[in-house]
Amino acid sequence: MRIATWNVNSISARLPRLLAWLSSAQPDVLCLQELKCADDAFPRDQVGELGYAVACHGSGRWSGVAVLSRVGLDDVTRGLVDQPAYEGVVEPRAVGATCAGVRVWSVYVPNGREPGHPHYAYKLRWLEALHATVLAEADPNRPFALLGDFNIAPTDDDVWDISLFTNSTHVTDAERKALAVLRDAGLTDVVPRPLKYDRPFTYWDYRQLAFPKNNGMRIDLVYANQRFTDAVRDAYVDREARKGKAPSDHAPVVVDLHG
DNA sequence: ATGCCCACTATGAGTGGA
Repeated sequence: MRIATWNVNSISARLPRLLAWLSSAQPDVLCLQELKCADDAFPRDQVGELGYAVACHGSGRWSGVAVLSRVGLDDVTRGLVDQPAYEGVVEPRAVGATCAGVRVWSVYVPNGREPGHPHYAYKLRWLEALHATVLAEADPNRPFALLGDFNIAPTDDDVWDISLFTNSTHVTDAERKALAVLRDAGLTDVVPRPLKYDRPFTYWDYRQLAFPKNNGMRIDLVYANQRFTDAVRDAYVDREARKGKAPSDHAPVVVDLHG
Protein backbone atom coordinates (compact mmCIF):
# COMPACT_ATOMS: atom_id res chain seq x y z
CA MET A 1 0.00 0.00 0.00
CA ARG A 2 1.37 3.36 -1.05
CA ILE A 3 0.36 6.51 0.88
CA ALA A 4 1.59 9.98 -0.07
CA THR A 5 1.19 13.63 0.85
CA TRP A 6 1.62 16.66 -1.40
CA ASN A 7 1.06 20.38 -0.97
CA VAL A 8 0.03 21.20 -4.55
CA ASN A 9 -0.31 25.00 -4.17
CA SER A 10 -3.65 25.20 -6.04
CA ILE A 11 -5.43 22.14 -7.36
CA SER A 12 -6.50 23.92 -10.54
CA ALA A 13 -3.03 25.25 -11.35
CA ARG A 14 -1.56 21.79 -10.64
CA LEU A 15 -4.22 19.54 -12.18
CA PRO A 16 -2.20 18.40 -15.23
CA ARG A 17 0.79 17.61 -13.02
CA LEU A 18 -1.38 15.96 -10.38
CA LEU A 19 -3.04 13.65 -12.92
CA ALA A 20 0.33 12.77 -14.45
CA TRP A 21 1.78 12.06 -11.01
CA LEU A 22 -1.14 9.87 -9.96
CA SER A 23 -0.67 7.85 -13.15
CA SER A 24 3.08 7.43 -12.73
CA ALA A 25 3.49 7.13 -8.94
CA GLN A 26 0.29 5.10 -8.45
CA PRO A 27 -0.41 6.01 -4.82
CA ASP A 28 -3.31 4.19 -3.19
CA VAL A 29 -3.95 7.15 -0.91
CA LEU A 30 -2.89 10.78 -1.46
CA CYS A 31 -3.29 13.58 1.06
CA LEU A 32 -3.42 17.01 -0.59
CA GLN A 33 -2.97 20.49 0.88
CA GLU A 34 -3.47 24.03 -0.39
CA LEU A 35 -6.24 23.14 -2.79
CA LYS A 36 -7.33 26.77 -3.05
CA CYS A 37 -10.71 25.63 -4.31
CA ALA A 38 -14.23 25.18 -2.99
CA ASP A 39 -15.59 21.65 -2.58
CA ASP A 40 -17.94 22.01 -5.55
CA ALA A 41 -15.01 23.06 -7.77
CA PHE A 42 -12.82 20.07 -6.97
CA PRO A 43 -11.97 18.09 -10.15
CA ARG A 44 -13.69 14.93 -8.93
CA ASP A 45 -14.38 13.60 -12.41
CA GLN A 46 -10.76 13.76 -13.55
CA VAL A 47 -9.32 12.01 -10.50
CA GLY A 48 -12.33 9.68 -10.54
CA GLU A 49 -11.34 8.49 -14.00
CA LEU A 50 -8.07 7.33 -12.47
CA GLY A 51 -9.97 5.37 -9.83
CA TYR A 52 -9.85 7.74 -6.88
CA ALA A 53 -12.62 8.68 -4.49
CA VAL A 54 -12.31 12.15 -2.94
CA ALA A 55 -12.91 13.54 0.54
CA CYS A 56 -12.24 17.25 0.25
CA HIS A 57 -12.57 20.16 2.62
CA GLY A 58 -12.08 23.53 0.96
CA SER A 59 -13.65 26.94 0.82
CA GLY A 60 -12.08 28.80 -2.07
CA ARG A 61 -9.15 31.13 -2.11
CA TRP A 62 -7.03 29.89 0.78
CA SER A 63 -6.05 26.56 2.31
CA GLY A 64 -8.12 23.49 1.51
CA VAL A 65 -7.22 19.83 2.07
CA ALA A 66 -8.30 16.48 0.65
CA VAL A 67 -7.78 12.74 0.84
CA LEU A 68 -7.83 10.79 -2.42
CA SER A 69 -8.13 7.02 -2.20
CA ARG A 70 -8.56 4.09 -4.55
CA VAL A 71 -8.76 1.55 -1.70
CA GLY A 72 -11.84 2.83 0.09
CA LEU A 73 -12.73 6.07 1.82
CA ASP A 74 -14.75 5.82 5.02
CA ASP A 75 -15.52 7.78 8.18
CA VAL A 76 -14.61 11.17 6.73
CA THR A 77 -14.08 13.86 9.38
CA ARG A 78 -13.73 17.53 8.47
CA GLY A 79 -11.89 19.74 10.95
CA LEU A 80 -10.14 19.08 14.27
CA VAL A 81 -11.45 18.67 17.78
CA ASP A 82 -12.02 22.24 19.07
CA GLN A 83 -10.24 23.70 16.04
CA PRO A 84 -9.56 27.40 16.63
CA ALA A 85 -10.71 30.18 14.31
CA TYR A 86 -8.56 32.89 12.78
CA GLU A 87 -10.23 36.28 12.45
CA GLY A 88 -13.55 34.57 13.06
CA VAL A 89 -13.11 31.84 10.45
CA VAL A 90 -12.54 28.13 11.11
CA GLU A 91 -10.40 27.34 8.08
CA PRO A 92 -10.40 24.10 6.06
CA ARG A 93 -7.04 22.74 7.14
CA ALA A 94 -7.68 19.14 8.21
CA VAL A 95 -9.64 16.19 6.89
CA GLY A 96 -9.51 12.63 8.18
CA ALA A 97 -10.54 9.40 6.46
CA THR A 98 -10.13 5.66 6.84
CA CYS A 99 -8.67 3.92 3.79
CA ALA A 100 -8.39 0.12 3.81
CA GLY A 101 -8.21 0.17 7.60
CA VAL A 102 -5.59 2.92 7.79
CA ARG A 103 -6.68 6.15 9.47
CA VAL A 104 -5.08 9.16 7.76
CA TRP A 105 -5.38 12.90 8.24
CA SER A 106 -4.40 15.44 5.61
CA VAL A 107 -3.27 18.51 7.54
CA TYR A 108 -2.22 22.01 6.56
CA VAL A 109 -0.79 23.72 9.64
CA PRO A 110 -1.05 27.55 9.63
CA ASN A 111 2.09 29.35 8.47
CA GLY A 112 2.47 31.67 11.46
CA ARG A 113 3.81 34.60 9.43
CA GLU A 114 6.34 35.69 12.08
CA PRO A 115 6.88 35.09 15.81
CA GLY A 116 4.71 37.52 17.75
CA HIS A 117 2.15 37.84 14.96
CA PRO A 118 -1.41 36.81 15.84
CA HIS A 119 -1.09 34.15 13.12
CA TYR A 120 1.79 32.60 15.06
CA ALA A 121 -0.33 32.32 18.22
CA TYR A 122 -3.05 30.84 16.02
CA LYS A 123 -0.56 28.31 14.67
CA LEU A 124 0.28 27.13 18.19
CA ARG A 125 -3.41 26.92 19.18
CA TRP A 126 -4.09 24.98 15.99
CA LEU A 127 -1.34 22.50 16.89
CA GLU A 128 -2.99 22.02 20.31
CA ALA A 129 -6.23 21.10 18.53
CA LEU A 130 -4.27 18.67 16.35
CA HIS A 131 -2.93 17.06 19.52
CA ALA A 132 -6.44 16.84 20.97
CA THR A 133 -7.61 15.14 17.79
CA VAL A 134 -4.78 12.59 17.97
CA LEU A 135 -5.73 11.79 21.57
CA ALA A 136 -9.40 11.50 20.66
CA GLU A 137 -8.63 9.04 17.88
CA ALA A 138 -6.00 7.04 19.74
CA ASP A 139 -6.31 3.33 18.99
CA PRO A 140 -3.09 1.30 19.17
CA ASN A 141 -4.65 -1.44 17.08
CA ARG A 142 -5.30 0.75 14.07
CA PRO A 143 -2.61 2.19 11.76
CA PHE A 144 -2.81 5.96 12.08
CA ALA A 145 -0.89 8.85 10.54
CA LEU A 146 -0.99 12.60 10.20
CA LEU A 147 0.35 13.58 6.78
CA GLY A 148 0.77 17.06 5.43
CA ASP A 149 2.38 20.44 5.46
CA PHE A 150 3.27 21.08 9.10
CA ASN A 151 5.09 24.34 8.40
CA ILE A 152 7.68 23.27 10.99
CA ALA A 153 11.23 22.09 10.38
CA PRO A 154 11.75 19.48 13.14
CA THR A 155 15.51 20.04 13.49
CA ASP A 156 18.12 22.57 12.38
CA ASP A 157 19.24 20.07 9.72
CA ASP A 158 15.79 20.32 8.17
CA VAL A 159 16.57 23.74 6.68
CA TRP A 160 19.38 24.46 4.23
CA ASP A 161 21.06 27.08 6.45
CA ILE A 162 19.84 27.57 10.00
CA SER A 163 21.79 30.84 10.32
CA LEU A 164 19.25 32.43 7.97
CA PHE A 165 16.34 31.57 10.26
CA THR A 166 16.97 33.87 13.23
CA ASN A 167 13.63 35.17 14.49
CA SER A 168 11.79 33.13 11.86
CA THR A 169 8.83 30.84 12.13
CA HIS A 170 9.17 27.12 11.34
CA VAL A 171 12.18 26.63 13.63
CA THR A 172 11.12 28.12 16.99
CA ASP A 173 11.21 26.18 20.23
CA ALA A 174 7.45 26.51 20.68
CA GLU A 175 6.70 25.04 17.25
CA ARG A 176 9.14 22.18 17.79
CA LYS A 177 7.67 21.58 21.24
CA ALA A 178 4.30 21.06 19.56
CA LEU A 179 5.89 18.27 17.52
CA ALA A 180 7.40 16.80 20.69
CA VAL A 181 3.91 16.74 22.22
CA LEU A 182 2.70 14.72 19.23
CA ARG A 183 5.61 12.31 19.72
CA ASP A 184 4.71 12.04 23.41
CA ALA A 185 1.24 11.04 22.24
CA GLY A 186 2.79 8.03 20.52
CA LEU A 187 3.53 9.32 17.04
CA THR A 188 6.87 8.97 15.25
CA ASP A 189 8.35 11.16 12.52
CA VAL A 190 8.60 8.89 9.46
CA VAL A 191 11.66 10.50 7.87
CA PRO A 192 11.80 9.91 4.12
CA ARG A 193 15.02 9.31 2.24
CA PRO A 194 16.15 11.93 -0.26
CA LEU A 195 16.54 10.83 -3.87
CA LYS A 196 19.48 13.21 -4.25
CA TYR A 197 21.77 15.10 -1.84
CA ASP A 198 21.98 14.27 1.83
CA ARG A 199 18.81 15.71 3.32
CA PRO A 200 15.15 14.97 2.49
CA PHE A 201 13.86 18.47 1.85
CA THR A 202 10.25 18.73 0.70
CA TYR A 203 9.90 22.46 -0.03
CA TRP A 204 11.99 24.88 -2.09
CA ASP A 205 11.02 28.51 -2.65
CA TYR A 206 10.22 29.46 -6.25
CA ARG A 207 12.70 32.33 -6.04
CA GLN A 208 16.46 32.67 -6.37
CA LEU A 209 17.17 29.24 -7.84
CA ALA A 210 16.30 27.65 -4.51
CA PHE A 211 15.60 24.25 -6.04
CA PRO A 212 18.73 23.94 -8.23
CA LYS A 213 20.79 25.14 -5.26
CA ASN A 214 18.91 22.73 -2.97
CA ASN A 215 18.04 25.57 -0.63
CA GLY A 216 15.15 23.60 0.81
CA MET A 217 13.28 22.74 3.97
CA ARG A 218 11.72 19.55 5.34
CA ILE A 219 8.31 20.76 6.48
CA ASP A 220 6.00 18.17 4.92
CA LEU A 221 5.85 15.42 7.52
CA VAL A 222 4.38 12.02 8.27
CA TYR A 223 3.65 11.48 11.97
CA ALA A 224 2.47 7.93 12.56
CA ASN A 225 1.62 5.53 15.36
CA GLN A 226 3.48 2.28 15.93
CA ARG A 227 1.05 0.11 13.98
CA PHE A 228 1.74 2.33 10.99
CA THR A 229 5.50 2.65 11.40
CA ASP A 230 5.88 -1.10 11.92
CA ALA A 231 4.48 -1.53 8.41
CA VAL A 232 6.71 1.07 6.73
CA ARG A 233 8.83 -0.56 4.04
CA ASP A 234 10.17 2.62 2.43
CA ALA A 235 9.67 6.38 2.43
CA TYR A 236 11.11 8.95 0.05
CA VAL A 237 10.70 12.49 -1.28
CA ASP A 238 9.78 12.51 -4.97
CA ARG A 239 11.87 15.54 -5.93
CA GLU A 240 11.28 14.77 -9.62
CA ALA A 241 7.83 16.32 -9.12
CA ARG A 242 9.50 19.64 -8.23
CA LYS A 243 11.21 19.85 -11.64
CA GLY A 244 9.99 21.10 -14.97
CA LYS A 245 7.08 23.23 -16.07
CA ALA A 246 4.64 24.71 -13.55
CA PRO A 247 5.58 22.67 -10.46
CA SER A 248 4.29 23.13 -6.94
CA ASP A 249 6.92 24.55 -4.60
CA HIS A 250 6.52 21.35 -2.53
CA ALA A 251 7.44 17.79 -3.51
CA PRO A 252 5.37 14.72 -2.56
CA VAL A 253 6.43 12.50 0.33
CA VAL A 254 5.71 8.85 -0.48
CA VAL A 255 5.40 6.06 2.11
CA ASP A 256 5.18 2.38 1.17
CA LEU A 257 3.62 -0.02 3.65
CA HIS A 258 3.75 -3.80 3.70
CA GLY A 259 0.53 -5.46 2.59
C1' DA B 1 20.65 19.98 -16.72
C1' DT B 2 16.73 21.26 -11.54
C1' DG B 3 17.16 27.55 -13.80
C1' DC B 4 16.60 33.06 -11.44
C1' DC B 5 8.36 33.75 -7.61
C1' DC B 6 3.57 31.85 -7.99
C1' DA B 7 -1.52 31.83 -7.42
C1' DC B 8 -5.34 34.04 -6.14
C1' DT B 9 -8.92 37.85 -6.86
C1' DA B 10 -10.00 41.00 -9.96
C1' DT B 11 -8.83 43.91 -13.97
C1' DG B 12 -4.08 46.45 -10.95
C1' DA B 13 -2.47 45.85 -7.07
C1' DG B 14 -2.80 43.57 -2.81
C1' DT B 15 -2.46 39.29 -0.06
C1' DG B 16 -0.46 35.01 1.36
C1' DG B 17 2.96 31.77 1.10
C1' DA B 18 7.71 30.21 4.11
